[in-house]
Amino acid sequence: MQDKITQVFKAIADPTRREIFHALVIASSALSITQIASQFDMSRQGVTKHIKTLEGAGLVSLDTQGRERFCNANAKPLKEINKWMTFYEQFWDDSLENLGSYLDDKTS
Amino acid sequence: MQDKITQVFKAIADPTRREIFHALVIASSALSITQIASQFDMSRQGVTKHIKTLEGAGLVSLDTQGRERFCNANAKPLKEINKWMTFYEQFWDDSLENLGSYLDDKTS
DNA sequence: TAATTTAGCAACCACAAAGTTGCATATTAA
DNA sequence: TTAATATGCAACTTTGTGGTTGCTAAATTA
Repeated sequence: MQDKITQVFKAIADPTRREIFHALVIASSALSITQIASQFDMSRQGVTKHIKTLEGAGLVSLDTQGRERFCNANAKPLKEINKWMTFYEQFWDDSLENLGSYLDDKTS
Repeated sequence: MQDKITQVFKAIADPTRREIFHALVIASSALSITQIASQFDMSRQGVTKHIKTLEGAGLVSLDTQGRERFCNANAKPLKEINKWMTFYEQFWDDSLENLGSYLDDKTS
């Protein structure tokens, strides 16, 4: 479908998914779909859909045990976003820095 | 509508908007809507919509001069995303670190 | 074996989003 | 003043998204 970083961006762009992801990260052990759904005001299938999106982005891994599927958070894909942002860090303290460095280059 | 960080996340979650944003960041001066549109295989109105989304997220500021509207990139809102991610940095080198630190707490 | 629990799949709904075209309007240039 | 340029606004289409309900199937418990 779309490229990897876009999948990660879209996955965390939804507030509900950020909440689910956060719940999984701070959980002391893997949570089943039903366990997650019980923490949110949403149907189990709604949670399943979000989990699928998170899984597609690599932010959640599934582990089937019997009839249950346990979800684990995996923060690694966030590294890609961090990497994407490093380029823009140089600009975020001064919105005119791009022009500034451009002029610097011309005068040096 | 939605909270600020969600707006920023959604704004940069779209590949086309990331491209537009990047073009504005590296531009040596502000670009008009038409100038931006000429760089993309998209109608001017399509670009206008994206610019509005970026503006809503604070990633672009507009400066009207005569009949033209010049766009400037502003990377500052990305700081919020960076801040959001700092919490998860501790987990992204080992997906089991959450469990690990949990166990550490219990045994110390 | 029968009942319960966990979950997937499919269909559906409402709305948002990405993009288009057409038209009106204001500014600038000829 | 007429023509050209830059833009906004509105309407529309298509596709994606967040969420639901209903049903089926597999695994567990009684």
